[in-house]
Amino acid sequence: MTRPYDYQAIESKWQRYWREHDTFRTLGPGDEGFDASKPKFYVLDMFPYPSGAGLHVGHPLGYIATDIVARYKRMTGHNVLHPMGFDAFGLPAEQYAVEHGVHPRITTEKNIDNMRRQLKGFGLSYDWRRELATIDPRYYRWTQWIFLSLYHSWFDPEANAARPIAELEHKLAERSAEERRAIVEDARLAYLADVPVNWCPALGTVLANEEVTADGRSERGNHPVFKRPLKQWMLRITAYAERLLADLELVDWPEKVKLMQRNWIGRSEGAMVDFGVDGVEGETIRVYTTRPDTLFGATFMVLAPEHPLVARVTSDAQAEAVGAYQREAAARSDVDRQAEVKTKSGVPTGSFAINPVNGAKIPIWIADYVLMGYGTGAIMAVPSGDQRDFEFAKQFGLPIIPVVDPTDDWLREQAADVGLEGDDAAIRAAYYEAPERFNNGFVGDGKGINSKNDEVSLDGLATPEAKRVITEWLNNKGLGQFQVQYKLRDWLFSRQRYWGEPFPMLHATDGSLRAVDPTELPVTLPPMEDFKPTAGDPNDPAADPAPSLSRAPAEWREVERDGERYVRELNTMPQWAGSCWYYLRFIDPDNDEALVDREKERYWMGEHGVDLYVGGVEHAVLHLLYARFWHKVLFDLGHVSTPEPFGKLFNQGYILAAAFRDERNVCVPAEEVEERDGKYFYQGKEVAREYGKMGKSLKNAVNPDELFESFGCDTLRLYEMYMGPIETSKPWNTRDIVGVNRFLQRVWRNFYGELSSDEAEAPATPTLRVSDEAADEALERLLHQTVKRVTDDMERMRFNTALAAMIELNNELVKRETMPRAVAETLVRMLGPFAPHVAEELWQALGHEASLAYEAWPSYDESKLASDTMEIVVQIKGKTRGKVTVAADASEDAIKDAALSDEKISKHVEGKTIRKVIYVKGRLINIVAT
RNA sequence: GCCGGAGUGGCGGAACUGGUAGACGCGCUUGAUUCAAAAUCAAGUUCGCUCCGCGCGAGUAAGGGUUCGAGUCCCUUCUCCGGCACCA
Repeated sequence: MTRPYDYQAIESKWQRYWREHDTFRTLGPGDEGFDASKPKFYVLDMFPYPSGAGLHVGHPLGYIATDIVARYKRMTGHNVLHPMGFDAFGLPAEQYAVEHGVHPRITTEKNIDNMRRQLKGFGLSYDWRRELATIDPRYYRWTQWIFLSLYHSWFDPEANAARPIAELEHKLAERSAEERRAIVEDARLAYLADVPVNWCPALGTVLANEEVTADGRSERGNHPVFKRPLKQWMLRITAYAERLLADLELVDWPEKVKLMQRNWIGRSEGAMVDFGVDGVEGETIRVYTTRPDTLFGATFMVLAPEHPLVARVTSDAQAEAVGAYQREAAARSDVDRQAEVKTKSGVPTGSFAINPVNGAKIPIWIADYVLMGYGTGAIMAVPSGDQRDFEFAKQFGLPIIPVVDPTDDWLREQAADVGLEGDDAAIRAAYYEAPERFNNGFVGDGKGINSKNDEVSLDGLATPEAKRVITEWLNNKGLGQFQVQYKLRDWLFSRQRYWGEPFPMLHATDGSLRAVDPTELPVTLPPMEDFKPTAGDPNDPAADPAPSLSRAPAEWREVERDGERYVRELNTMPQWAGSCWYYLRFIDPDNDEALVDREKERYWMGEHGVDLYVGGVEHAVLHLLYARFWHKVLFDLGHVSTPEPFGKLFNQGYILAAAFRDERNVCVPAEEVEERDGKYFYQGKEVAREYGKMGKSLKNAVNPDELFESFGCDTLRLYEMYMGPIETSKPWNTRDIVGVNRFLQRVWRNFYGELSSDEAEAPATPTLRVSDEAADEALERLLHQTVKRVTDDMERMRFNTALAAMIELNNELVKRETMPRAVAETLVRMLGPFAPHVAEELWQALGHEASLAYEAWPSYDESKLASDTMEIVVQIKGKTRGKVTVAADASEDAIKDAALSDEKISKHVEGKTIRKVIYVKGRLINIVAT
């Protein structure tokens, strides 16, 4: 009797079974029946943002991979924590709600429902009881609680760690109340500051840099965006720069991501140097440089236009020009400034600085190529040693003094570039005499020249040595000191939007701040009919921002505490806030006493935190850096037990798909494009094909629902894993799905036999083609080899090759009348993590009552991998000329003899002398004969 | 510009530490089954030459090197993808 592979019935049956039996409920410390003796494994997906469009086949790639890992780890005796939730605050949800005229809570919850339904369709083994959403007040209560912890902490440089602010207050007990307050407010990890932000009056909100287009307009709506200082909440992530950098050593992450974080943190070593100002007694301008060895070549100084000393040092004659330049610079966005890197602009202030190493009077300029936000906002300009300074000097005719001797190669290259001829000596002389004739400054390392005063000489010293010598000299003279600098800036943490976590902060009428008491959390979002940001005059950069919450009901905005009247903070937190700590909440999602129970946290975070964290590289810097920062603060304050949250990170690749553009370069729906003779047509017109990340913008998304319909979810899971390694991006090709579907069909037929057309109508009690006989030696060997291959691939997360191995085993079984039971059971166990529905069905058919989910992963026997003969490849001088079959224990000499007595081999060796024989054990023998 | 990563059949991709290049799948070709088709099964499928003996030669972006032996290691060049971009 036969039985067809009815994937739809099987899949809904087992999804119901898992739900009804709570198969994937995860027990932890404190739960009844929890087995603490088993090792833990915490495998986590980056939780999704529930968009209105739903899932396409590109989204679940990582989820399928982690599901396979989770299921595999359960079968290898681990307690597995594998949860899922939703990151649901933020601009897209708010914007979607505005467009549809519905409250974001309603649209967001609808989107979550839809996405949960789609995710469940993939048969993912999440413990859905732990589901969380960042918009849930029971969740964001603790997001606010962490914010309060940040606010109530300071970074103690001596301990290199966060400490409760009370400790600092205690330390400062002897200072005056006023002083103490100033120091404390300046030290908090969360603080208010006036910072330049992207202010979009039309949208009534500040925007993140990613939300501003290249021409300085808002991505949504194309409105003007202005740089404007606004009072904003900031988080002092810079205090953690060194630890965020150093602790990258502790984690098993892709090098690429570590590198991106290192670059973002941007550590550099150099020196702070104080320059005097000519004619102004006691005034100094401090600069940061990574090349103190080039100090003798500093021929001018540049201040950022916003530098506080600009007004002080500007001469009357230059006041007008300087003021105009400052206004111009202020009006330009960062993007504008960057777009004009090619040409330098700037104006002299009319005053001069004194170079501390040689007393030279050098002009002070202001120019926007110097950024206020980095270093001290002022630089010493060494045109001979810095490309930007070189270009600026050439443009404004400022002197260039070589202070590092360039190499001959560099000089020749530069000379050729400007058409200068002559021998090396002549070129060098020309460079010394007039470096401005060249196109570039020499920015490399070399021996110092023109660099000495009465006390110190760098001439002849190699760059690293010269840096050391001059820094020491500056230090001794009190003119400067060694300094480490970071590119990382503090984190701008407030938005003028509605759909985010409210800050648990109150403003008193005198301007002072009061934190909401933790027992009063959460501060819930007020219900509001009109939650839209207030639009101002789009072209008026001075329009005041009015956060949505400024229109909240007065009873929400205004509060009284201890007889004092306060107004709530009206900004909300950015979207990143909720995702900074959700991995902790999954451990203990229902806890109303703490963000996470300590014992549970210690068990599930273990030594290395989350054991496997899978998501896209697009979060390489922001989310992962922010989350690490919060985690370190929580670690310092004793709330978590590991220094790093994510022990192992894995980036899945993108699924690409063909996209098509018409002659206007507009994308057309890919599914309506027809192919004819290798050309592509949309509505009769030829369109051009390209490949890109699957999604809305390229109109090339493939909806999984139809594929469930025609192949089933097990097939879809298999296909996504079989396409290639999960970490690489690869093109989707619906045509190829039949391959893995055929595989599942063949597995099925190996159990239930061939389906002939007339029998299809009459599926009585099916019989299995499973025998109780032992496998023959060859099959036994193949089985053990397959288990080894698949097991190794599971550990490496190479699911494509794991499947290939199973396909090979199954193809061998196709040739046989019946399957030995041991082989059938092993195959089903291995298939379980990949195609769980069909595997459960077959497992049941084999007579098992319990779910396959917690069955043991098959093991292999090392001694059964090899046969008693082996095939040795014979090479002559590295070229394969044949192979010989010998006993598995044959000696090298025996193999050599066997090879040489082979007819084909002896023909090649005839008349030659054997110089050397290389034997690679069990693989090949290479005979070198000439 | 700087810093990463990658280039293997018609296509997706195998080849863990240098050891038979192209596993597995798609597609394609031929055959079996069928009235026919689908499905299934079997055989074949890197390219060239071929006295058709899978015999010879070439071949992993291009060129060079190390080695008995290189897709894998080293140097040069090209192409593509990603990140950063006046960070002093």
